[in-house]
Amino acid sequence: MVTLSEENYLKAIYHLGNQGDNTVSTNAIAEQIEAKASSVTDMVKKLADKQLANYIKYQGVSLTEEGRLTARTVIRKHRLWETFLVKKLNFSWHEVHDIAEQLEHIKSEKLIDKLDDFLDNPTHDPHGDPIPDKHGNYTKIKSKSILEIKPGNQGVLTSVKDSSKAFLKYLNKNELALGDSIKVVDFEPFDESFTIETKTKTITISKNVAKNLCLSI
Amino acid sequence: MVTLSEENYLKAIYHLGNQGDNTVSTNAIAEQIEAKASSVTDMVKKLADKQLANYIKYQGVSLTEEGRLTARTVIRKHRLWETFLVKKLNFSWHEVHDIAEQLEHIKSEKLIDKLDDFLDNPTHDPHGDPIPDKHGNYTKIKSKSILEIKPGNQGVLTSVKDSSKAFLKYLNKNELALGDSIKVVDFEPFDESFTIETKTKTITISKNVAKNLCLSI
DNA sequence: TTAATATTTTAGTCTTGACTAAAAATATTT
DNA sequence: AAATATTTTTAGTCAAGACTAAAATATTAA
Repeated sequence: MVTLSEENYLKAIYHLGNQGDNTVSTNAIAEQIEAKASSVTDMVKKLADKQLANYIKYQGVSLTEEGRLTARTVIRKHRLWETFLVKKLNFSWHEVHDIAEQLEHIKSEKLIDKLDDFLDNPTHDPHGDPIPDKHGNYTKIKSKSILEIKPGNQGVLTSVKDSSKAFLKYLNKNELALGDSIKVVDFEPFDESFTIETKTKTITISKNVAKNLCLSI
Repeated sequence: MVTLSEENYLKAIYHLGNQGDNTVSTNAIAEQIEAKASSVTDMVKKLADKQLANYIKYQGVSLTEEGRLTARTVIRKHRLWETFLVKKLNFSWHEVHDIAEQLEHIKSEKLIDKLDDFLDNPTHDPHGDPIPDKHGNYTKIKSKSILEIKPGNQGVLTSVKDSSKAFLKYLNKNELALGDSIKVVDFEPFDESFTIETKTKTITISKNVAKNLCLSI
């Protein structure tokens, strides 16, 4: 049995290791999970004992095949619950993270499969992130950050890299939503800002915002 | 902040004390919660410290006004989630208890109010038990166990006293469901069995089953 | 009303998951 | 290559919530 805390560590290692196959440092995990490095060392040993992680002292951590699958299952649950909260309960997308953070630990495979069906087997959550299927597989929409897109090109806003409340609120305020068609019209080298055009308006965004908006190409 | 474990104790005391106003013994709580009496003593002291329970050594426990409201909130969440699982995810009623037991501890008032609306503010859960509103108020349907009903009378099956998996499966097998119109046609003193008639059939039930079926009157 | 039995509490232990402070290993400078 | 800085681990604590065994109180029976 995997505990709630172990699930959170698996998720952190998965995300930091960019699918869990890269090696991740104790300190990086500590920062992500908001714990002290010494606590991370303890937990990582436990994960290694349970065959969920590969761990060599002073060398960092990566996930085993089993650890990766467990992480994906937690992520699947998180994203399905987020979808439920937004689509069925009418939460706005910046409100759902903390609640999904709790719901993702509910233990029942049947529940999550039924929820999946109830939501019509969505492939992406409200932030545009892919939802793994019950075997842990998913397909990522190919997308590029606006930073990497030359003026004159356009695409559909498919995901955001930053899912913090602050950023999602900023998007709401500026009426930017997933699915919006966006054209990059100008780049200003002086302050590295971009001017983008949607169906309804033209706005200027900072480099930091551009970095976090991904358009399908 | 009330912990998950504290919530479970409050619920147990509430149910055993028949709304938490009666005094409940340490042993009774221990049995209900499947813990040892000594663990119960520890926890009950903590609840008293937090003003959630009244506790006098060797004299038993009852809930304070605040404890009672907290218990009702947990029960509200439990029953709303059960309703969700049955009505929206198509679980059958004997499968939902264990999952609702986990979901009832999710912390978000907004979530539960939105869920309530999503389900069209149900007043009773799939077992016929009343769902408290957000202030902890509810109205119980007046009902009597079949044991207390004289042959010749009839009513609608509104709740069951036993919510165990085994009993709910028995009801499914015998095609008895909440809302069914039932007439008590005969009582056999020899083995204290009852014969009851539904729209579709006539069956004989044991005293033990009769005790757990409640008809509105 | 005392003796026997049952219930409840206390005292001390264990596990989980966190922490601090100090020690050890690795990295980076000079 | 030595000195310094950074990262990581170890060792020892702590709180929550459970447990066992023993002591204290209540209840029942003789």
